[in-house]
Amino acid sequence: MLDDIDKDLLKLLQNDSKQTNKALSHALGLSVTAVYERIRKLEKNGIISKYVALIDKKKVDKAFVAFCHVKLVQHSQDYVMKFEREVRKLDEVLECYHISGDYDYLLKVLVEDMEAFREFMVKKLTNINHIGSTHSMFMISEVKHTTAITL
Amino acid sequence: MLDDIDKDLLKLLQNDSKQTNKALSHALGLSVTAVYERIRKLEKNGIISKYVALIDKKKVDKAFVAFCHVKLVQHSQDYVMKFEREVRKLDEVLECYHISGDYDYLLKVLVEDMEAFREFMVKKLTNINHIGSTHSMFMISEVKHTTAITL
DNA sequence: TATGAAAACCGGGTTAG
DNA sequence: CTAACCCGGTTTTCATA
Repeated sequence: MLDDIDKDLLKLLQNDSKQTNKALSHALGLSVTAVYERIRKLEKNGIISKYVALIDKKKVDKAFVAFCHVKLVQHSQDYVMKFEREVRKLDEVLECYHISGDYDYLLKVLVEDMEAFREFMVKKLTNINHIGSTHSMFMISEVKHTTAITL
Repeated sequence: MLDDIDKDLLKLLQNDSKQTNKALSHALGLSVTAVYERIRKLEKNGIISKYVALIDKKKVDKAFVAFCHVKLVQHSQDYVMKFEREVRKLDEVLECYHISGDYDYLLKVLVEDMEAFREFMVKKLTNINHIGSTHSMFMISEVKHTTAITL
């Protein structure tokens, strides 16, 4: 489905989506039209899902990252769906995964500082019903963070 | 530093960076030039760090997500720096955080399937010296995943 | 507000599997 | 035959001073 040129193209676009087709065509050794059509195809079949601006969390005072394990008291369809619906609404939660292991969910939470995290836990997260227990870990430093998938 | 218009602008760009300045100006009730200059400023002072294409991991057969806790045998400057340097090189590791708690690091690993994860653990991760123990959890489903920080 | 660049799109011609 | 590419050209749109 994806040939080597597509993979190179995706690598370039995952690192900088503001490059012109001309620059891409040069980097890939293709014509501008060919690049244009490959991108269009990648967009159409949903391989490229969106184009976004990434912002530096330190610059906007949202550098406190917490990882929060959550266990539900019960795993009925109702409780699970309600929890997932509510958690999706929380702006502080950037990521939420249903995972294997001792806990049911792993959340990545982004806030200003520990005080804001406390507020988040008390007023928002544990306000969702049916949460049995939670366990939080805090980021000391970010060693690596990329959105680029290597193909 | 950021006024409400900047925040609205960043929200729009974090969701779709391919919008034209004209569309943004319309959404914000500003002139095209004003939008243009605000964006330029946000780029220049590093609040917008980059523009990227996001790709659908399911469409490229990289839908197996593992979270991997890692503990080092020892925490000397040397060992820590070496581990962090090595882990940054691993394509499968999208994110790596030094965290508080029982383990030292939390890694988000993206591979094709469980077999590829096994390969990754045996041939790559545990090949880094000084790793004491690891504990892995696997994603069952992705409830939420966004790159957009709410301001 | 003006201009130069680039994207978007099209038809047609070419090659390769 | 089909797919991918290239070329040239038009129109529209945008970034930018």
